[in-house]
Amino acid sequence: MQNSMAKEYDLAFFHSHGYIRKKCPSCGNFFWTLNPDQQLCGDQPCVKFSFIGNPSAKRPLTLTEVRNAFLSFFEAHGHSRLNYPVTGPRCPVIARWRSDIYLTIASIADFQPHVTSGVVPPPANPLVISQPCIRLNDLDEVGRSGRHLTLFEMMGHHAFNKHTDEVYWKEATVAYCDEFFRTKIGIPGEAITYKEQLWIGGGNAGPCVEVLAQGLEIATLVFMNMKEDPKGATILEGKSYSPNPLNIVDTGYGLERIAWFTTGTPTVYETAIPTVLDYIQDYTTVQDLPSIYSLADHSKCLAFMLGDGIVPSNVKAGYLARLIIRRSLRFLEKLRITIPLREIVDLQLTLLQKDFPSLILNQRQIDEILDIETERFTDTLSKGESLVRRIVNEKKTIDTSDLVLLYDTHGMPPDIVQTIARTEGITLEIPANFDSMIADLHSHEKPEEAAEEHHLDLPGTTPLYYQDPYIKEFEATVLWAQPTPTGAQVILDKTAFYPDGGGQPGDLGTLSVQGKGITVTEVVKQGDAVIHQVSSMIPVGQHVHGRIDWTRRYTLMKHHTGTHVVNAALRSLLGNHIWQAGSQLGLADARFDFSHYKALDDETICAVERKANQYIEQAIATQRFVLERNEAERRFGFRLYQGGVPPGDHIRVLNIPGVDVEACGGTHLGNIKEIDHIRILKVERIQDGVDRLIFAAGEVADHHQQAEEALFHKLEHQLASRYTITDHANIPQQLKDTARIFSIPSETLEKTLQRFSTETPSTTVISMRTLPEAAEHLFTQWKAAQKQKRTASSDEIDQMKQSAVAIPGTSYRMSTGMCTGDVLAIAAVITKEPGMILHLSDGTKITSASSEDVTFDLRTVAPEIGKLLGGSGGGKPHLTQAGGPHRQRLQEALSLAQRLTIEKLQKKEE
RNA sequence: GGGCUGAUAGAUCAGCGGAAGAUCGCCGCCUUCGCAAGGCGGAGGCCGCGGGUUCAAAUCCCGCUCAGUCCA
Repeated sequence: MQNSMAKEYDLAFFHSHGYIRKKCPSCGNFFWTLNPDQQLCGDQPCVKFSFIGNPSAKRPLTLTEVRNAFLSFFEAHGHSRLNYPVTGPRCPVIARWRSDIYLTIASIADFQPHVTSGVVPPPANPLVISQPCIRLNDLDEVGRSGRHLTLFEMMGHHAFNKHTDEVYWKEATVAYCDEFFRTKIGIPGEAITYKEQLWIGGGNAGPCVEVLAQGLEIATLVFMNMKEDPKGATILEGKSYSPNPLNIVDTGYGLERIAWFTTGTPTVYETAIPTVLDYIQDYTTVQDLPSIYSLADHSKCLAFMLGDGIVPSNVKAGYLARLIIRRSLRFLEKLRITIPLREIVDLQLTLLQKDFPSLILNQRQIDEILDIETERFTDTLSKGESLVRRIVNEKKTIDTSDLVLLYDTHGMPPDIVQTIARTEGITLEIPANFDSMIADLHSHEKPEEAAEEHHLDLPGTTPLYYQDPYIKEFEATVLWAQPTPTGAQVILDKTAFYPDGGGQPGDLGTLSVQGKGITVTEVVKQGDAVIHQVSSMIPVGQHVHGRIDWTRRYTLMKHHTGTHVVNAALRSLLGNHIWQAGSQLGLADARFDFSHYKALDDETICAVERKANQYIEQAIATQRFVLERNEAERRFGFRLYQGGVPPGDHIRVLNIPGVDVEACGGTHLGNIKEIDHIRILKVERIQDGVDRLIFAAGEVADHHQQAEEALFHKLEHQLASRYTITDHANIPQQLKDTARIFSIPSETLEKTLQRFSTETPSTTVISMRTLPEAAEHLFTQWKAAQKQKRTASSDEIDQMKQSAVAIPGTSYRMSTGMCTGDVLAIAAVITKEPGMILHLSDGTKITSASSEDVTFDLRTVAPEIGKLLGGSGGGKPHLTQAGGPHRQRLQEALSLAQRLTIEKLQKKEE
């Protein structure tokens, strides 16, 4: 293996520049150096850092200086810088263009998977970039190791070679690197070591050269030329690899590390985040450098995460943002810093403004998010604290399963639990393998297996719905057909039927064969084939005349284009963090899910509706076109990828100039004025960090309005015997408020109002301004009536007392009968007197009760009473209930109760 | 996307098949020159919503809604 790889690193550059190849006696790796006396490879742990306090660079450089030096050096050598809308020369730290990772973890990640796999050409070739990256895998090392950062910039010059050396390959890469470090950073050539390594990661592999200076790895030059392939001939670490279609120069120069190398500060943090370190030091008296370093690091990470639009949540990238926020809050507490986290992140935003101007544009939202998250965490901790105290009070100990429950279910970090327990005088051990215990708890959860696509070799269909979204009828020929239990599946050479996809349901309609209509019940896409599910078989080669259900399709188009308009309205009013999280179009309404950090209030909802309708009034013509991916990203940015990431080199774009632009495969209106108008029907929070907005467009919206008015009048009529409602304005709001009073969804208003109405005795008709006011009044009346029912009338109590008869041979008195009031209340009053036994019925069951001094156990009679009624009975010695379906026998049961009580009592006396 | 919790008085929570409770807060009285503390008394509950099981459900079961939390 080593031998076969050795030639990979045998570069002419090394020989012509006097480098010699050596083997490190410590780790066994080969390396190249100019220094004949060098023994070790120059990497940790074989050597220690020797640049701290003694850097060999010509002078200390700031991050900005290093970045500019790098970018301009490679630009001067024919590399293009990139430029995207909003973020400029970099990609966002949230990987919007990828579905396999949440965060941008390397500069090459910007070009995966489409460019690296060869499907899409690179945006420029060769190119140079300094990409802010976030890595959370070594979170525990951050602040402690002195060199780990959660957010760092990976600078890279990349070349994508279809054939070796098409652009450039190893020789030029190492030569560029060498020249850059010597001339721009000022590192003497003798101080630089090139170590031979094999690089494996993310399904790719290739030879690699690590660039080391004074013990620090300052760059990694990867020559990615293999990809994982079960049939591949090269075996690396137990996996097979075959040649990659592209030979990719993937270099990674650690910006912060290089700057650190030039300054020689004790840790990378003094170089990467000096101002924030000083700021934090000013606010704390606690000497805890790891916490100070971590907080400074995390605040920068948050500036990027939130500045690039991540919304904290319990899922996906949002969860990672919350993780960093919560860690930061804990460091604040540890350092006893009382200023809010917001202020430290704000400082970062200001410091980053010059190099990353897009971040601070979202400051208002970032501040609000941080305040909300801080409050939320405080709540979680105080809830958790009382939980811990309760466990301690009950069990006098906290075991490992409690710790797991507290953390996994209630979010209480074990060390906080430990601290609280200590104040209660309890010491506890946190198991060393706590994290893996949590991991085990979740390990058996398997993600849903992706439905395997059985690739039948189906003929492709030419879609007619893109050229002309308004096409309603067409002529076509059947290319493929297959019978199914309910009819058949057919594929045509071309079709106007839109297949189900992207949240837009497929079209319905008919395919006519010689004047005979065959119903199309479902349309789906598989590969390039559009499959029509039809009601009966059509032979291959048959000519058909297709006609789509235009009313249905037009409604869906209004809802689809409307979705884009609503998205734009939300973003313009709430901020750039608004991002589509899903959508589903229907005929009655459309759902739009989007990221946001709090629930929308009524005022905001109205404003969004107004804004959307203002757009529609502007009657903007839409532009539909297909663009090369790079071109689309360059012109419109990553904002395009709202509904997920489309595959392929070319993407379909819907542009509503000045309003919204998205990659979208649906069918859209030619002008947004056709939406007519939009009505927001409902807003709900579907999960933490994601809100759902349900709206309707055009006539459909009118139908909703009519339905609401009808419901309102129905309710009004329902209440007509008690209330006259005078104000008929703003019916939707009135319905919403009324539903809120009873804390029910508005669909059940009719039923609920009916119930409260019948349960409340009617009085005279009262004039009320609005429906909610009437409902409020009804609710109050109902509560009063309920209370009335629960209190016993003194008449009935007296009557029961009067009718009590002494039981011969005992000191007890017994009373039996039917009551109209609440039997339990009556019994409670009477049994306050000594020696009372009661059998009462409210018309549904029999309740028996006795005074405290009565030694007779009522449970000896209850079951038999119940049996008579076809049921059973039981309870406590002094209170039992018995009942059953035979209500007509209640009187009989009362007599039985009376007789049994006397019998058993007398038997007992004997 | 998956797992685990929770929803009871204004707040924090207990009760977990047999008359809805505690603590704090609120109101009134006693005490005081006044306030606080203390004592006494009182108001305040669709026990989240909808079904089911049972003689009987806040309590058990199934949906739903809302909230919290962990993991990828």
